[in-house]
Amino acid sequence: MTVGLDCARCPVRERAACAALAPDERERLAKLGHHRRVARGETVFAAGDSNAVCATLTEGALKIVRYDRDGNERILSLIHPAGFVGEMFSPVAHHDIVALTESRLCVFSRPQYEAIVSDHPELTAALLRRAAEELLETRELIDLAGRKSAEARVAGLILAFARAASHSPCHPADRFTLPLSRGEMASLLGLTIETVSRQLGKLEAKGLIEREGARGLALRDPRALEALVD
Amino acid sequence: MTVGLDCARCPVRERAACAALAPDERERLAKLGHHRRVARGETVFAAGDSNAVCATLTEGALKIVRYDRDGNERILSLIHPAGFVGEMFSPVAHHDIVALTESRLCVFSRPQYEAIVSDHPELTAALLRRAAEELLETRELIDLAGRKSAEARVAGLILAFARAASHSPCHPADRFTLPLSRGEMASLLGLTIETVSRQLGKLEAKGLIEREGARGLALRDPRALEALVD
DNA sequence: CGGACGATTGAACGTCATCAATCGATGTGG
DNA sequence: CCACATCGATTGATGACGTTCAATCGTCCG
Repeated sequence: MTVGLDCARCPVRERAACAALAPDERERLAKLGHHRRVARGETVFAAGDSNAVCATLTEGALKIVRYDRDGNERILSLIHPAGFVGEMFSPVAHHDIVALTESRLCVFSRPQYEAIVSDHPELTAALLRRAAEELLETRELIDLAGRKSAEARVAGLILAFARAASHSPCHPADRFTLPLSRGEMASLLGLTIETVSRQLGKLEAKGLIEREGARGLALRDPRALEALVD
Repeated sequence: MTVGLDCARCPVRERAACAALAPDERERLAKLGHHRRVARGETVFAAGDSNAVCATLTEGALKIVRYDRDGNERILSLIHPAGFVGEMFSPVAHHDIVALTESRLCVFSRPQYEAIVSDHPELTAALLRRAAEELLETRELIDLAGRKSAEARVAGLILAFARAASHSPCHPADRFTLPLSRGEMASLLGLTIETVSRQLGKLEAKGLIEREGARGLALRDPRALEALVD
């Protein structure tokens, strides 16, 4: 399902890379792209594809994944709204990109996008900025997944989600829904589903969190959680 | 120890980001920077620094690290020659950058470097390309450190080093010296020193590798190693 | 209501971390 | 030149922690 672009109503029009463009130039870009809606679980781009497209995520969330030979998926990164996906310097895509929830993207053909980029240094700079942020986040993930105890990993992931859910930059949300299934959390942290489930149970028993169904979560003692992360 | 720059003798003059500049513009940039030599183990930039500099690595190797409250270091990334370090979009540095071996860098003040960047879109594009490569490498690391068995992680790391040591792109070197200590390998893989040591011993007992002193390594059966990685 | 899927819980096992001793290489001082 | 200190690497013994296998529960949809 694809339709034309309407930047005026775009929820990330101020934060995405294209915000760097002047309005008339953004119009020119918009004419080249189209909107695409993807369902939860749908593969947006696949590894091995000729990699002729790139996109900005406007709503929802994506995961960048790799599958080992047994078919187990390993999550390499999460993409949030305003994030940019597509390997601009690689002839074929290295990884699969899958929708975590129902999502919307602005999709562009790569050659056309590159043409605009090379005409507009401010867009290049915006993409560089996005890449730098992405790099920092990915290193955070390495740090998180490298903690020794399962408890520290799960606590850290909960806090990361709480911060992402809160729109105020510093204070974490005290009540939110987990964007990931247990299996996805396990894949992100290098644990098993069972261990994640057990650690959540333990944190709840300690009174640090409260589970509300499978996806809902409330923070009861954020400071104690932080202390667990190290 | 710092001296002026001499791009004509720079070993990475064709691959580093500054290669994107025209010769006369590169001269202008060179006048603003200086060369710095750092010893093994020396901290090049420290987390919390006001982050007023950035640099291109010309020789040697660096690690980007974070320390937990017990003082244990966690390696977040490795930097190879032609790599660029410095967070251009952050007022203070997030991570420490430490020399793995004796290294040489071209150091620039960030405001001056940014001025050149904003004048030269081709330099911005080169930095974007570097960031994209860095991102791919970091995701490789996540994948590697996320494997379930210690054996798969160590085997994967050995192969990664063998590929990096070989200048021919596809075939791994069959004999090289490890750029990391046991402790650094452990930190990279989320294991302990002892486990890394034991896994190396086991791989040697299986006839897949041969150790030559603490740092030397010869691949006896690369294909069997690949099979272990999954 | 029944089926499917994700989440939870339990029990047993195995792997890796931990603690500790030894080895080996390197470098310094007597 | 050798004794000794130092640091990294190796090896061993032990136990904790997370995985694995399996059963059950709960929720969502047909």
